[in-house]
This record gives sequence, structure tokens and C-alpha cells, in this order.
Amino acid sequence: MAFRGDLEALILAVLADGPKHGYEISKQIKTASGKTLQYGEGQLYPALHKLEESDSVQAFWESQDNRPPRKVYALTEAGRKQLDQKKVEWAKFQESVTLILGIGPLEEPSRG
Amino acid sequence: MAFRGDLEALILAVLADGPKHGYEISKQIKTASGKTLQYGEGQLYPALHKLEESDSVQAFWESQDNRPPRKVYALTEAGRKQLDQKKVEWAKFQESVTLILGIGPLEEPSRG
DNA sequence: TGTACATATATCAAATTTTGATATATAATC
DNA sequence: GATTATATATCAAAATTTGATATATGTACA
Repeated sequence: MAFRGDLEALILAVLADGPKHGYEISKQIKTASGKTLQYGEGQLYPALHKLEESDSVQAFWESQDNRPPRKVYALTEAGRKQLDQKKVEWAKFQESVTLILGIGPLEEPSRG
Repeated sequence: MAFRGDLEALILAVLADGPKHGYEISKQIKTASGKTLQYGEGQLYPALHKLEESDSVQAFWESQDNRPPRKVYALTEAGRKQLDQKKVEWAKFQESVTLILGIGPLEEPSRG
């Protein structure tokens, strides 16, 4: 049990910077977070497929010479809206956890 | 898939304010977070038992007139240290997610 | 030559966690 | 009479996560 990020939200946020393929998305999350946030392929690819199925992202294959082909994902308009929603959720979540975890005595809801 | 808090950390934080019983802990998390953070009994009690087993909290029964007895939990010294550690984890996690989610273009880790 | 790591996507079984219901019991409220 | 609040606890079913496996090529190191 530990704090866990919303992988979908993180993917959408990374894609807001421009289209990217899965492996790159995962590297960027890992690098940008200083390895605090890391996801295995078993989590990354299903999450990507789910976002594709729900039309939050659009995917296309890109072939390369002497390297495996890449599946590049681009944010859709629906994905952009979903990202906005996720940001609101994160703000609320962050505020709540910080309140409970961060600061000393809590207000008491009619104890007795 | 959504953002998920570390219930152990939240319990320890609430107990830093003083000993409390399970039902009260859960109410306090719910109330303090404006219902953003909510945990069912199926999560709360196992988490409490696990913390008790690992000596992060100490528990004792408190009987009441005309009401079910309460199991009151108090933070131990080990629990206090664990809470400090959890706070560090939270700070890192929060920073990382905010960086990726919150702000626009990310720095690129040697893309190509 | 062998080993390991980086690039790249994908699936799957096993382990873990979460959800939601059930059980038990009393008091107050509607 | 029904629901809600107080209070702890367990359990089956559902969902998710972990870690391995599969496939394929290039580069770096000893």
C-alpha cells in the first residue's frame, strides 16, 4: 500500500506535449519524476489500449528501419477534456491528503 | 484507475492527533477531505490490523454502556517514525505528479 | 564470443487489493 | 416500520498490479 498515481491521467498529460509512442511515454514519466513514478509494461500497454478504445487517444503505427515499429498515440479532443477533469481530481486529492498528512491537529467532527 | 491515497499513512496521520477507534478514524478522513477520501470497512479494518501487527499502533478495547465496544488505536514510536517516512514519500509523489500533470511542456529526456 | 542493456510492443499467470455484501447489536430519528 | 448512526469484522467476487515471458535488432563492454 502506497500512494498511487492515476496512470491514465499521467499518460494524457504527457501526450498533451505532443504525440508519443508507449515506450517513450513510460520513459518520460520515469525521468520527469526522478524514478518516483514507474510503471511496468503490464500496466502501461493495457492503459494505452483502454484510452484508445474510449477515444481519448488516437493511435497509428510508425515503421522504422532496423528497429521495431512504434505505435504512436495522439491526444484527441475528448482526451484533452478528460485531462482537464483529471487535473481537477488531482487538485482535490492533493489538497485532502496534504491537509490530513501535512498539518498537525485536525478539526474534530463532533467527537464523543 | 484513479488517484489513490496511502490508507496506512492517513491512519497514522490521524492518530498523531491522539488515540482513536476505527470508526472515528474513517469518519475523520472522510470529513477532513470533504468526502474526497473514503474507505470502506473492508479496507479500514485490515489496514488497522496490519498496522497493529507491525507495531506501528497499539490497540486496546474500551467498553461502553449500550453501545458496541470500541477498539482504540494509539500511535507507537515506530508508528511516528513510519509517519515521518510516509510524509517524505508523499512530498516526492506530490511533486512528481504535479510536475507531470500540472505544468505544460515537459523536459525531454534525449528523445529520438 | 558472450553478456547486458536499450529499443519496442504485447500478453499472461499469480499475487495483491478493492468493492460491496453480510453478520451482529443498540439507539435515535423520521 | 424503516432508515440512519454507532461499532467491528469477515468474505467472495471483481479489479488491479507485479513480474515473467515472447519476439526482434543494435550497441557497448570485456
